[in-house]
Amino acid sequence: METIIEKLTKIVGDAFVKAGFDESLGRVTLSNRPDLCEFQCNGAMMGAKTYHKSPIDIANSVAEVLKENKIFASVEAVPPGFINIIINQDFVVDSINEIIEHSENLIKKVEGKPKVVIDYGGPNVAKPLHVGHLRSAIIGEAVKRLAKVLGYDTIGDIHLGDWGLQIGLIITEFAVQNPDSPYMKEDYLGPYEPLNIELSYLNEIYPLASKKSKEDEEYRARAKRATFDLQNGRPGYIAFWKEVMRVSVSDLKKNYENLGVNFELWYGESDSQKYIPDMIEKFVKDGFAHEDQGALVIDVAKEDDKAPMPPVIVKKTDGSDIYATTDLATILQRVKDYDPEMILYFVDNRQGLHFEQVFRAARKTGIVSDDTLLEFDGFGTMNGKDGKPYKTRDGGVMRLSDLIDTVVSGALEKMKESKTGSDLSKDEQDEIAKMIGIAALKFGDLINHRAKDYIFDLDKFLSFEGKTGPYILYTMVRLKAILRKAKENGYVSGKINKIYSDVEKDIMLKILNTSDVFWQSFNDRAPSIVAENAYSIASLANKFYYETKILAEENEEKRNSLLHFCELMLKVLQIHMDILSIKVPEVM
RNA sequence: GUGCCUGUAGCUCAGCAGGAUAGAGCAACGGCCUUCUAAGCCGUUGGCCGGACGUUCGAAUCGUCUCAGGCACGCCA
Repeated sequence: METIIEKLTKIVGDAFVKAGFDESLGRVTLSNRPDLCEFQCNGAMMGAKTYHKSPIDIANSVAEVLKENKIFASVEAVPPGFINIIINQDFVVDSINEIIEHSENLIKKVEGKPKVVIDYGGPNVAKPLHVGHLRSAIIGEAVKRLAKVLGYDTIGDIHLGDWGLQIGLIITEFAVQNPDSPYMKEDYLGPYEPLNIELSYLNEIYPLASKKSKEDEEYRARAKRATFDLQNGRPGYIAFWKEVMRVSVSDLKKNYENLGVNFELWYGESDSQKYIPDMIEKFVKDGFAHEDQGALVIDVAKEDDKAPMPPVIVKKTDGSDIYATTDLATILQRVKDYDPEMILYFVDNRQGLHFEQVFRAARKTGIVSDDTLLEFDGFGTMNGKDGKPYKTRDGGVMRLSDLIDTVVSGALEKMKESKTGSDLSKDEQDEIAKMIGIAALKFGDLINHRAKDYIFDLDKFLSFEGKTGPYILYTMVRLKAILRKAKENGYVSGKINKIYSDVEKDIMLKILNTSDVFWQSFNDRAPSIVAENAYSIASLANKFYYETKILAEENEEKRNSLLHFCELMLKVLQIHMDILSIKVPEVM
């Protein structure tokens, strides 16, 4: 199966060959001047130097060859050497119908279902999700779904922060507050009575412990010691940690589910623990790791490094593991379990150096072969209007659940204003408001390019107009309404038999270009490209909706063709929304 | 200090495997609801693409320098 761009590139490439030039010059792109043509090829200008001919001469000779092919309605060489192409409408309609009949041909798939592990989310247990967690979760989820659509076997791993100093801090504070708890007794080996801790309690003691450790040297040493003991299997701590995990994970699951984010694996740093001792031993035995200032490190600097590259610490001076250790062991585990073609990390940009170090260490020590791509896909920070990392008015970080509540109640208000869904039950209205609010939130985030910082503007998320999630939902809801009424009237959608308007043609060309857009989006690991494409299709669909009478169309053949076209647009938009993991209501 | 990222319309951002007249959304102004949902559609206003030099037939896009902002730089994750 070939996309339309590929088909045209091949035809134009052949024409270049026939005219006596290199095939590679025949690259065709969508036109950047839709007023002049649909597709363009700039190869003549690129070839001018190698062939010592003027670009327009080359373009002319290629255009002459192309004119013989009847799939083109017009081929024109224009100065300085553009080849402007308009294709035959029948060819567009045929291509569209082929996609309808063989929907698997809409998107070009990768061969062989290669495995991709996607590491995203990365929340710490015992800490509530805040707005900063939004990006990793929904960008990672979108790239994962995109990869799946493109034919990859995808595995999403949340990679919980559940094994570091933060747990030691919680243990320490708990011990301070509950000195007599059997969980905290060193010589007590169990059994343990269930500990009914509340999430709110955990959310309370963590910041407290964190604060204390910064102010109190001794407290910090105690927390480090607790971390070490946990990592070395002290029974009471392990039992306590399991309780913390149970409470924390069930809350995280609920939160992520709300956002439409689903992980295949709920592994954490702790799950790599079983690989760590052997891994470290091997590092030492093979001479990769050595002691430095009391810590065990691996040198990863290279001669051609522009910047100083510090070594990776795999054992701290106190003997406990650090995130580099668990990250390395996690790579080991993933290679062992899945042997993936690539492992992608959707993590805050600020961790770039850390991952560069870890990747180098993984390669150097042979944990991962050159066949597996390790890639750090950093995302930008969510800033407030002042350009600084987003904070609430009182200086704290806004909780994700609060943000969701705000956006959803905004959507509900908007629904009341526009009197939509007033005939529905309260529950149904709430359900729709939730979809709209979350769509606004997710789309508003996803439309921003992954790697860039962006300004978090609550008002923008609440506007629901223009380039927003609700705009796209609204477009789809209107299309659904037409199709629903058509069904009520007993109309059936027929074959798309011709193009009735310019908008239709523009939309069809866009639909035929979907595969290329998706691939570009995946190759850049940038869901914003999918979001942008969804918007531009929706925008055209709204124009079409405004200009075209469908249900009132008296010519049955035309009406049925238009109906089928509505189904197609809806379907293509739905694919986009599925990738972005945004739910679409029936009415709004 | 060194390295990385970012400077495009009043605001928020696309465009950056070089291409023809730099695009959206918001805001402002003006039109369009007896006809499939006006969360919509159409139009107007708005730009020395941070600056300089260079490569090129051609630069927002590539290179060098420079200014401004952000981030990172061994025992937190």
